[in-house]
Amino acid sequence: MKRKITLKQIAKELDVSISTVSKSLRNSLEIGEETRLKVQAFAKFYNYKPNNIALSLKNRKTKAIGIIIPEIVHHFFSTVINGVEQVANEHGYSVIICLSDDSFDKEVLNMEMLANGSIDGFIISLSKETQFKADFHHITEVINQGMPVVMFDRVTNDVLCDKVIIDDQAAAYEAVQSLIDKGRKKIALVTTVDYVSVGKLRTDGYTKALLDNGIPFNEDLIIKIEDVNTCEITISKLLEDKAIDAVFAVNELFAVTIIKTANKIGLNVPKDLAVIAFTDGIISKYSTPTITTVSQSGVKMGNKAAKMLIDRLEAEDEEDENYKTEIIETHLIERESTL
Amino acid sequence: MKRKITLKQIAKELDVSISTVSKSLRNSLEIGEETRLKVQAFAKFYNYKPNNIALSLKNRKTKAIGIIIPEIVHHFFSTVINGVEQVANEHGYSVIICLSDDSFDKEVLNMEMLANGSIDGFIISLSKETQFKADFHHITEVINQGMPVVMFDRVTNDVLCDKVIIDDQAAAYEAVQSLIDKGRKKIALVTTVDYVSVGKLRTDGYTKALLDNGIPFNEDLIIKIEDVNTCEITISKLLEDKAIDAVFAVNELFAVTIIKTANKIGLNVPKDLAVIAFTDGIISKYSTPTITTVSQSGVKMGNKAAKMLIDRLEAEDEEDENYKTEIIETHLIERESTL
DNA sequence: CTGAAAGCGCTTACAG
DNA sequence: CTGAAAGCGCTTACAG
Repeated sequence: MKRKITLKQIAKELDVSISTVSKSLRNSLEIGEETRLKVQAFAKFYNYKPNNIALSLKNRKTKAIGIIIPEIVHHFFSTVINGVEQVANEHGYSVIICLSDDSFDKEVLNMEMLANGSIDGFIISLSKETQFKADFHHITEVINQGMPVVMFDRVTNDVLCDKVIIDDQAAAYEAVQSLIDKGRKKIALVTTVDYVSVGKLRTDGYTKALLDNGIPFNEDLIIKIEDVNTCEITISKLLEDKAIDAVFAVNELFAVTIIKTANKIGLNVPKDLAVIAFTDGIISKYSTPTITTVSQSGVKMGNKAAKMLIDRLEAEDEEDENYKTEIIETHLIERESTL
Repeated sequence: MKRKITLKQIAKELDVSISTVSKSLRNSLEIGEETRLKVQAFAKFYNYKPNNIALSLKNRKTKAIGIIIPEIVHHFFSTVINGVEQVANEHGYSVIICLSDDSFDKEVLNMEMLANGSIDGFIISLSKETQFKADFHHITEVINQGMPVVMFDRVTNDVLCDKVIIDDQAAAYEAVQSLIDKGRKKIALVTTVDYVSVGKLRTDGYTKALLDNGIPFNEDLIIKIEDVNTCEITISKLLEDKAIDAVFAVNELFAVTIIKTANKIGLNVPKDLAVIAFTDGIISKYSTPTITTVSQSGVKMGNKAAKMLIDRLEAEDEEDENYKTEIIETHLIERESTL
């Protein structure tokens, strides 16, 4: 086993100074051609690669970006990571991923760890608990230390920084409008608990679409689900008692559960009940029937977030407080559940 | 904006030496109590946190482990990451995730990048292309430099290192046996192209189960799929021409595609056709009918892999070449597709 | 053209 | 009890 070779060893081996080796390898014209080539050949032979850690310390930047997400076993977040990776790699950045598991404490811990020099900037989507507590001191602190942060999807107005989101309200509006256009009259909403930022916005879009079309808003048609695994009764009650003809679900897990429940009580989707879901993922594509969804491109979000972060990292004047919020386009993917 | 504070600044501020500050913060009894407490109070007030990069350089270890996977938008790999994260965090390690996108070049690039000092050890699942080329020099090189590597799931016998796998062959055998036990006679296999290591092993298990039960092995009942999106014709041909009554699919994407195709040509699953799949994921749970699967716990694999890596990293005698291969238990999750 | 020195932020063996 | 020095692996302004 041969440990990785260092400049020092090369210098010793070749009987020159460390500076000379360093400069030679960076192809500095300061060094005579003969020496330069000799050093380069030697380094190549021994497969010399500069130590990232030493470079980071020296340059005071790591060329790494940290991304903190609530949950990796979520198609949407995985695609965002893919998007971040793409542009990060293009720009020579590596990506460090940490998971908050939707826990405030883990989110804080991970941020603190990464903030201590490991990365140059953050991309983050807030954990549920953080949104619930509305405590963002760990984020503002990092920003105050001069480390740029880009938030995506689950963001908050309480922190000033770059953000990338979709227009949740407009997208929800469009989805509900499409149901109305298909002649559906009694449209239920199945959503998350209130403190999840995107849930609230989607509810607003739903409400607005109804009102704009002169459909009475009915509180009873809105169901807030805490845990997908224990919601079947609630859902079957909604389906049986309210005589609805369409459901707008804020995610595909809710949607598929609704479809399965509907089937059980003898309702046909889409004939008796149209179902539309937010967030296009793997389930919608492979469910039977396949589910019409609002597609929010995680890849595009990731691309954009990474781009914004890197732009800021590489900006000349560091102190530009001109924060932007980018909106990613969504579109409706029509499938069998709303035929 | 106040940049992160350093030992140097604290020393200057308090008019003591850097050594004194460092020792005080590490609570060394070498330092007088008064000074120690003063320094600690000051550091706490300014929220001092040591710089990870500097520590890494000094200690020549990073307390970070790198994980390289082919694809993150795969439920299985996501769960492995979760498993790795869990035990890594418990032991104070952070996790750096890189994606190979099933490309050899990206895998090599990512390994080289991480190997240059960014991490203490690797957890890796080989990319398809790497398995196809059977070129593992980048891995052996890293190992030769003294950096421990743990391979999981998609492994190779050509590299000596710790590994964690499931017994693909035995699990496949069990799955096929369960079909036979249910009275199925003509069982097809839908698998991947040959160079994917797990695909081959699962095929072996399939074959063995047939032979052990006196069922003739028929080459024509094995289909190798390169791309899920263009395989419908191949599958419907298999279903129509071969009069099979069961299919063993090596992953759930294949399984759900088979079910959908079967439905189209008027076959009922499970009545006319039983379907069983390898790799329990989100699709199997939400498909209609739900799919019976061989569950390979990604979380357990990740736990185990991380444990093995960390054990090696923290072992006293560095040069223990006693590599182990751990086998993770699988079990059958019976669902509707084989009722 | 080459090299000694300082420094990135830390720790620790050694002197005083 | 405190601090100067050396060192982790690198780069670069400066001297010669």
